[in-house]
Amino acid sequence: MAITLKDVALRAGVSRSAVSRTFTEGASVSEKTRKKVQKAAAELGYRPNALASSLTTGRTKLIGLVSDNFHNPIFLEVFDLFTKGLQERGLRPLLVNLSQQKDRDQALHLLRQYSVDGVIVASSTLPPSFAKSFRDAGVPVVNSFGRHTTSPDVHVVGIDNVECGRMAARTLIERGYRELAFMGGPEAATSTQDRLAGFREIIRETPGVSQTHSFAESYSFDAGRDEMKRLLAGTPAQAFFCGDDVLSIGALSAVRSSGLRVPEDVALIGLNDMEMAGWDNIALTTIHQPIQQIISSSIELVVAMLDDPDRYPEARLFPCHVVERATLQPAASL
Amino acid sequence: MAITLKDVALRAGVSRSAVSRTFTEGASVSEKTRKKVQKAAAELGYRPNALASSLTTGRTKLIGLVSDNFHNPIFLEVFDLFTKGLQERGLRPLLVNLSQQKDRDQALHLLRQYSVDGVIVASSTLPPSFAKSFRDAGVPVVNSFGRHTTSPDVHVVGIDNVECGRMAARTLIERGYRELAFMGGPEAATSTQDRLAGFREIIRETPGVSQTHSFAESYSFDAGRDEMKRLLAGTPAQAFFCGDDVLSIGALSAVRSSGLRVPEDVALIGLNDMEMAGWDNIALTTIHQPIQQIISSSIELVVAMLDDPDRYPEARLFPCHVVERATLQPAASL
DNA sequence: GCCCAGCGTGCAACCGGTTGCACAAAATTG
DNA sequence: CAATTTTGTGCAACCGGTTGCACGCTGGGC
Repeated sequence: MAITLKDVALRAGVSRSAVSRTFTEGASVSEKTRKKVQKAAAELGYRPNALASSLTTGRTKLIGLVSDNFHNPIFLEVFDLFTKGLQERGLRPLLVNLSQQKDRDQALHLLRQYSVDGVIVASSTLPPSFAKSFRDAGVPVVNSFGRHTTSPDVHVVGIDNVECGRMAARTLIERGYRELAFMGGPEAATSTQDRLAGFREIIRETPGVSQTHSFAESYSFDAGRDEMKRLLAGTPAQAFFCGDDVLSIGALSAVRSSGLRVPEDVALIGLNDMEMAGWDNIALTTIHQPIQQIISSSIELVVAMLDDPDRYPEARLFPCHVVERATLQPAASL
Repeated sequence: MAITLKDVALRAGVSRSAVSRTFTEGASVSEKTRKKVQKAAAELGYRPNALASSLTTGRTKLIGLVSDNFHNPIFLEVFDLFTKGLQERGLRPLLVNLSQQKDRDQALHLLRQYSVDGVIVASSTLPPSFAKSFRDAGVPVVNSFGRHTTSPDVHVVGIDNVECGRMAARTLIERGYRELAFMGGPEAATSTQDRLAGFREIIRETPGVSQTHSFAESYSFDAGRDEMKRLLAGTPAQAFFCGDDVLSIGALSAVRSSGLRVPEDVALIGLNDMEMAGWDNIALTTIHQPIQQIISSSIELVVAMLDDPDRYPEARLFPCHVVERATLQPAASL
């Protein structure tokens, strides 16, 4: 059995309270007993049981990290940054993989049973209502990469997807492309809808530019490749805005293996600027999403909510920008 | 405040014990009271506090999932499979990112403070002594993707890296290559050492075949590309066995952008068979590592250890096989 | 109608900590 | 040096559950 308070108290010749206090920040203990206790604790290898103390303090330092996309490599970067950032602040991520619908219904109960101090929903595909259910249950929640609305129910940190859609359209139009297409991620995802909306908005107000759109089944390589294959069987547009980098890379692969050239025959712009987009053999022109900022801001926000759970919900949006690589014709070629 | 046992007991008109027993498998409660309790619990939205019960039962259903590689996309697949598999068994993964040395020293304490029921160390680069420290502290541990030794201190699930090295060498030799090279991951990683050992063993016993080797700094795209660039500045070998797929893909990128052709000028074989290796624009010939089997076996093992923490340590090794794609000359061309 | 087995229940102690409160010891003040 | 404040400590109750034990009740066998 593990070493407990009592063991240390006994060895140090003090009460259990004294031991507890030596291990609590700001509690009143004399230097003398603190030393005694620390000595005894060190000899026994004592560590306070975080779970037991959570019972009285009401704090577990556990943060639920919920995601539903374990097939998009950008999420490895996301997990890396989240886990590092949380760890630095003494918080522990309890990971929840929502691969199935039924997991989704369970997630709230599960995280409540473990009394997590807060939850980060890292997904651009889960509906806002999902994040809201945590808030309704009184669990501090931040929806990272979520939808920005004018009257948010929960804290949202991410980008303005509508604006990204506009940016993509403007960029393609500037380069001289006139037959544009949007190849989105899952149709139901808010990120897909918003990106499409912004994209179409610009095209509608630009004479002489046409637009089509379609959707891939998920944010994954295979879905992107399959969807592009399907499009190539007909008459594809000149230039595509793909809902996401991994989708773009799948599409890129389909275009190249069909014998067409990128960007000469088909041009592509992605969104995210994941590590891989910069790889020499991919060289995807894409819209950079500042995931570092999004994640550190999300963490700051969830930390702030630990002290003030009823903090008024806010949306934090970070600007994106185009990263020029090799899948669009240079502007000069106009 | 959340609903507790007491609230439910009060409402159902029974003792707290009765409520507790209704929610414990196999406890003795009459059908009548169980119904009453369930009704009251449903009305109040009661969920037992998993952490509180862990105090007496000694079980948290928390499993530490420790890794140090958040830059190799294969680990996204690994996390996906682990989280799904653990969730299916009612276990929750507490994720630990060992990006820094100091995290490593803390990890054991941290996971003990949270009384995890077991730990999975998912890494081929952490030293065996790391996993052993958990065992020494009485925490059930499985080292997935770890080194297989003849006298293991802890449970190891993975592949025989030495045999993979042999397999790579045999494959390259069969294809007619004579100037072989090993481009490993971090030199200190046991997986690197073992793969090299097997590789050299076969070459030593095959007359007329030469061998060189070098190491990339980490298992990552950039490290692979940089190392291959360095090699291309000199006189590169005909055929490379790269320590890992992501390394191979980096190397592939360096070869192609230097103007050389794959496999005509430089041939490559990787290891892992990650999703990306099969992408059309990569098409890496590689040795398949059965990660699904490794992970589900790791989970089974950690589950088995919950009941029998002193289970005698075993090594579970799964066979690998070559997956033919486009980075080696076909055997027929001999 | 009596005896005993067995089931179901509640009491109370316990898991490993925290914390309000009362009180003793030490430090400060005049 | 007495009076007063400050500081430190231990007691005991509590957090939200679990569980050994004793006891009451029911039902079956004779």
